[in-house]
Amino acid sequence: MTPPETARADTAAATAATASTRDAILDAAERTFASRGFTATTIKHLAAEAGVNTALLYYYFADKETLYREMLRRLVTRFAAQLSQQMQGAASPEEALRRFSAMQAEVLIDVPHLPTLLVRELVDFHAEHAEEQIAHIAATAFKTLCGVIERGQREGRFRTDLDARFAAISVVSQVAYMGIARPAVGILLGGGLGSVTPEMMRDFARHAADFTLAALAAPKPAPRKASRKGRK
Amino acid sequence: MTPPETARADTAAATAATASTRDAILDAAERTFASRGFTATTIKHLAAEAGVNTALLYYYFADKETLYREMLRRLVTRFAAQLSQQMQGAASPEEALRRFSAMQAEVLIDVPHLPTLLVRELVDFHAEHAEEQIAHIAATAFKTLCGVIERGQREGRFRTDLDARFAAISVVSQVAYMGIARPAVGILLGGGLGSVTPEMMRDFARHAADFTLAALAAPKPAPRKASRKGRK
DNA sequence: GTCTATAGGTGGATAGAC
DNA sequence: GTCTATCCACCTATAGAC
Repeated sequence: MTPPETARADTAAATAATASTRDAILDAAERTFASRGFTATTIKHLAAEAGVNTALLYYYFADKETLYREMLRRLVTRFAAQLSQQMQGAASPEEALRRFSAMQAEVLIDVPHLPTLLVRELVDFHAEHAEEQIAHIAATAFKTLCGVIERGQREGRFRTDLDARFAAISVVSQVAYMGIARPAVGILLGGGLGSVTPEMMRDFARHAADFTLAALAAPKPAPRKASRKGRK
Repeated sequence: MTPPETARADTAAATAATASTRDAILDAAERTFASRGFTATTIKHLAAEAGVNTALLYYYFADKETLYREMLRRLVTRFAAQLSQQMQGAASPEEALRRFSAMQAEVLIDVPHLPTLLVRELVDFHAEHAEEQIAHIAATAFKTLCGVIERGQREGRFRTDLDARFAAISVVSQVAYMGIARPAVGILLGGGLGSVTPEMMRDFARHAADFTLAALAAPKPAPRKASRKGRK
């Protein structure tokens, strides 16, 4: 018999005052759905991880899927907020892009289950549960990112023969891919499954920024010799 | 008891016509595991999709996980073979990289469940079931890709201040991310969940090649004094 | 090789005591 | 608000007929 041990709520991240049972359940759900996936996660797993009784989950949430949705909604909302703010204070488009990649890496390190949950939502539900929040991100952070690139293009610092929105996806993709395919990348780099350290994530994020800025940099005026590739 | 176990009979002949029952089951497993995931896929789903009886699966495979592993093994082996060959005939490093991105897109279009299965393996099993095959890809296709970049660097066509292996990951990541995050990218680009068409995938792959080549291109010699552009 | 039937186990969800 | 006890559907895997 397991003794009461009321809501010990030793949530790993104990963000703030996650005193409430409801939050403890959502925190547990984040970790458990991330590591096991929606179907493989049972109500009993969630209850055990949250330190509460299984029946209690049904007091706070209608059913398993509702609980999942609320967890995801909370997560993506938090993420979107964090994304938007960081690019603001940058002096130049270059600086803004560097900040963006660096921040991507920090988020991946701080909330390692974030990419897992988002990827699971993509494959399990085709992002249907997150459509609204992704649309919000598109309207804020992604739009800002595109704006940064377009500004660089208008100011003559970035080349104009790349589509700004596709370029923005190229920017996002690099560190995001590293976060998703981390075990595979570890093998590709010769270190094995678990070899990608946080420090390596940061290194790669710096590389990604270098790569991006090299790609976007306006070609030197070039001494009129003309380039064979059609420009402009 | 363990049946025949003629595991290698399908290497070359798995093209189209599902000759044997065993192959039909593996084909069904590819589709079903991709769309539902490992846990949510039941033996009955697999049997129904393959058009056979549930008990028959246990005649050909020891259990559900063995079936899954064999399906994944077959898939990744096929994929690795396809990857390796395509870069060979390229005249220049630039051409090789263009071919690589284009081929990534074609694979994603031809085998749409491939990224899904690989991503599921990543999140569900941390790529443990695919370690061997990924190591093989690392030793062949990825090594070739790195070699192409290094060759361009040695020949003075590519800049040398980018790490070749990180650059190779930047190359891979762009189209791969598009394949994984397809619904989300659709939303980001303003079209909605299902808006990314095969044609758009090809467009993006061309963009990714442009982006990559712009990033890698050696900066113009520049009148020696050069601007030591401010890098923190 | 392929099927029917079923054993044995687990999961989501509810009723109701406290 | 939190727990005990439980129902029923469904799932994996096996036994054994044909």
